[in-house]
Amino acid sequence: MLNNNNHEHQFNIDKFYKNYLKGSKIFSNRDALDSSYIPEELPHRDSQIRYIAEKTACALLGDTPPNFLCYGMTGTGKTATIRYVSQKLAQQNSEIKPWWIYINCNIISTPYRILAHIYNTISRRDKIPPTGLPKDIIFKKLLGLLDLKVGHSICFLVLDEIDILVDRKGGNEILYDLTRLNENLDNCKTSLIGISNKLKFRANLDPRIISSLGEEHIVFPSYDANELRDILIERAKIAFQESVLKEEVIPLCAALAAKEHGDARKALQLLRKAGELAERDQNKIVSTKHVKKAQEDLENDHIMEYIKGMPLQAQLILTSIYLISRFSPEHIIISGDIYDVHSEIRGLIPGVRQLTKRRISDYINELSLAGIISAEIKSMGHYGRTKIIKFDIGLELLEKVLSEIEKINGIMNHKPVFLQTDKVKLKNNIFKKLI
DNA sequence: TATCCACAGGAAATCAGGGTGT
DNA sequence: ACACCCTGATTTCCTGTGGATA
Repeated sequence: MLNNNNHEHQFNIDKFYKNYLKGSKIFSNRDALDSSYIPEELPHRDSQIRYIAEKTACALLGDTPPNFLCYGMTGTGKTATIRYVSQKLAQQNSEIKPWWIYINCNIISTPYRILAHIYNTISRRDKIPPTGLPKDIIFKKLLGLLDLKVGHSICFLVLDEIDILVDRKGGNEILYDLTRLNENLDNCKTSLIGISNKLKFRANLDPRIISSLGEEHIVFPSYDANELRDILIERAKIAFQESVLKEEVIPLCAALAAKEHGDARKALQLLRKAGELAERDQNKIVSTKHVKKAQEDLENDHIMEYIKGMPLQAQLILTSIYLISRFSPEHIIISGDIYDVHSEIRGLIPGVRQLTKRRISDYINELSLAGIISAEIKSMGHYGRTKIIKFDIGLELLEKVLSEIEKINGIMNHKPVFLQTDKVKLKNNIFKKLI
């Protein structure tokens, strides 16, 4: 992110490009810090690599590998390990070259799209359109294609973030269909590999699926600080120029990420961001100062990105909450008021429709789940039950993001009429005593 | 102690918008 | 043109509920 400091001299674009073309003094290959990068070695994942290799090896001989699940928190190397093993498997000198189809259920999130994605990755020519066809037709087409194209080989279907799929409607059905693919195939065989962040997601799983998918599983434990350090050292060798990292930089990144359940992705992001900050400041060395700054920035970046990516209605709910916290007599934020303020301000923006209380309740939950606000249900006796809402992020940050959203910028200072009614003032006074 | 408010939140239905093949 | 498909957002309908008040 660029800083928009007005006091700075004018941006010298020629100089910028000149410098840019000289190449980075910090990085040599910053992609190595990307979480999608697959390194030569995966430190501290031996037993997992071995497990997966053992499960999948029979594909080389044309046998059907068992379905299995991988559990572990974010950034424990689940995806990387699978990619790593699949890469190695492909390099083996075997008649049979298995297919690997990778599906992130968070992005390819509906039954239709999963089937279509599988079909389209295999088929070079006729693609299935992004929408329009009945599912069972696609399913039949897919069966035909698998037998034809994959032939007597094996097709691995890797379902990343499978827990999200299960929670959605239709998720169980599509999983069940996928587990039953083999029964309808003559030549080729398929194998499912599920990846989940939640250990107990099997609770929502259809029992029929558990029997074929959930019996075998492997857990990816979180990394501790030492392990993270090893990972970072390996990557840093590739990513950075010689001796640009101060000695304490990597241990600090590792320690910070270890605090967050040992998230390797986070550790890599920290290191990368620290490098970028050093680069931007024209420093030749990355120091702990940059790491600390990186941590702040990273957090804020995530929140900003998240809020900017929310649907407009969700942004308006957030704005409503902001306006209440700013203008309500006692600064008490409750769900009922959010509804009324939202009704008021949505009228200020063309094309935004009125929402029900039910819907707004859902949005409040989403914001709370995202860690932007926290909401506590409280009973006020005769004044009913409501949620008391507080912000979990800094107000400055919030103001900054909201004002950067074009449609919302204009209403940032709108003092809601609703909040000035006697009814609200009275209620606020009573609530103040109750809390 | 019964009452009753102002919501919470589950389930199912509906709507609109993107498509299809015939 | 027509009948039908899938999806995501939202509405409708609904039952549940903690605790201050009468």
